[in-house]
Amino acid sequence: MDVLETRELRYFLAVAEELHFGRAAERLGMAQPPLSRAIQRLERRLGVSLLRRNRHGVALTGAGEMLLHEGRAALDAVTAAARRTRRAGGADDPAGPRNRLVLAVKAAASHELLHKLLDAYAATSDPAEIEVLPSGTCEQEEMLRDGRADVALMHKPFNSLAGFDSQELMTEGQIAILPAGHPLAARKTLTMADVSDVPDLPLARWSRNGIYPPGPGPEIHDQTQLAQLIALGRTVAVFPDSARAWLWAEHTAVPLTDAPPVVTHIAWPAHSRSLALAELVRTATEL
Amino acid sequence: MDVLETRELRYFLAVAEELHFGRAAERLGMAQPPLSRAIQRLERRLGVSLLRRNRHGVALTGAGEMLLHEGRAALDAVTAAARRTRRAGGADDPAGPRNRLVLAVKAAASHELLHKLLDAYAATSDPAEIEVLPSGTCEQEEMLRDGRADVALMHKPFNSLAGFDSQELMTEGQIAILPAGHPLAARKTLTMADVSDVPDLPLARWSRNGIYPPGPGPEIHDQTQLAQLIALGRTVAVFPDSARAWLWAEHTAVPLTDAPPVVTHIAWPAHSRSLALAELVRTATEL
DNA sequence: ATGCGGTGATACCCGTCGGGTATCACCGGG
DNA sequence: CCCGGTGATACCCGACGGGTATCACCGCAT
Repeated sequence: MDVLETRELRYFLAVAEELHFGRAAERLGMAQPPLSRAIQRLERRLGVSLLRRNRHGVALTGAGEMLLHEGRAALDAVTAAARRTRRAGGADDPAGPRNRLVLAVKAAASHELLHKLLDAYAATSDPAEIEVLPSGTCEQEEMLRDGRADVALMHKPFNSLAGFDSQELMTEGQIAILPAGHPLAARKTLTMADVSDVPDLPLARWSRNGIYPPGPGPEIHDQTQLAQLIALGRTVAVFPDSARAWLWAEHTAVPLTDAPPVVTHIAWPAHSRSLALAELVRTATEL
Repeated sequence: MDVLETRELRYFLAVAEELHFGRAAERLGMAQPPLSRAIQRLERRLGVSLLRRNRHGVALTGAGEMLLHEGRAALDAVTAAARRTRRAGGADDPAGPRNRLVLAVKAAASHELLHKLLDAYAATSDPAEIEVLPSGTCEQEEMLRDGRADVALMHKPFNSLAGFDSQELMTEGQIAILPAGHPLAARKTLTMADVSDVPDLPLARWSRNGIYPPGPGPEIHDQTQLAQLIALGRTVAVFPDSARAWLWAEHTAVPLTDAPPVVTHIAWPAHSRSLALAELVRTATEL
């Protein structure tokens, strides 16, 4: 029934993403003909056509679209299984399952919360070793899904918690971070409209998986770089309250009245069954 | 990095479940030696030992335990991808993605709700074809996970919603279903203690994936059979309110004051992106 | 002690299939 | 009309998945 090998999945995903057999084959480190045959065989075995071969490139059929989405999730699950198994390999002595947990956190947020969490957890009895894995913007979901991480601190509404179990940890408002000298910095509060409408201070744009949203503001991929640009009076940024921790003297933080509150969750794959993870979550909720 | 083929996963899961190479090989329809080699190769490739070979059978190592759990989920995801792709195959014309949704429902519950839902959905514009898939006790989760179903009606607290997106639809109390002539049937209300303590009416035990919980009551796998045994004065059962719909004349329903309320949800895999599904969910929440 | 049944591992063989190279068939554009 | 670029086909080879026969090991019963 499930005659679908992960190699075939990898091949199909490459083709479906490139929409080009040659480039896909190159990306896979193989020649184009075997790739074509593999896809054909896959289509024959599934009994559906996945690609519509036109002159000039390839298009996905409905079934292909489906396999693209479902296959990505499936392949993530497989690589997660392999990764987690490998990681569990060190603890071979059955006496003490010396667990290690990988915790993914967005680099630019939650210093305090993270600190408190790690300290509190380290103080529990028989804590596992926690490896903190800094992750880019909104990359935590992917890391949980493909097994690079076991648990993550995520921020609603920026992260989607779909498919994960999670516990709410903290809610905070958002602030605008402005150059200290700017007229708006004198205000007690601001609205989103206030900060998105300033011609001389276009909102910074964060990279999300290497792609930047459209807009006039500078492209940012690094918090220090952002801080600098703000200090230079070139841009303004919106951050959760806890960002006050890393403000410079040249920065001014002004609360935003109508920005959506940011809720920090601790999240993990729904099927996890690790004792160490449960203990970490328990610790986190009791902070 | 993810050198882990689904064939190997199937092989390992068979061995890990049987804890016996011979039986596992038989179950897989192959000979034992190639199975042994495949597992060895898998262990070498992952760089961890998965099984501890003792005289008399086999035991799982920590890594093996991990691969058993994660691998099950991964294999489910793969078969789900294959199944959903196959199912999406019929709708090849790009004009109208003639979607079909498979809805898993526990056979013995929610007649009314299901009816209303199907009627309301059929009345929407351009409804997809809905295939209703009766599922055994608590089998819906599995069916969503391995792609046999796209969406399910699930009942908290019997089903776990972990890993799915869901919407609450309805909450109901529970009732005890008793033989009409029994002394307890005259009471206005009952407690769980009342019905679990009656020596002449042991609580029925439902099969859950072919396994029955321990206890003195009769083993039930069919609602008609249960109804008959109650009518004969041999057992008592606890059901959600909506079960009143199928009571016999020889049955009496008595509300339970302290039974946990049953919440019916509509649930679907968190990564689903189907328009038809979204529309069905919208319809359901507006009932 | 010794042979027996039952475990998983090894040795060897074969057919299939995954992959490579060379080439074809098709089509749009200069 | 030919050229560049697409994916498909033809053919070949080596690797590997799978089968049979057998071994090595161990507990147990005689």
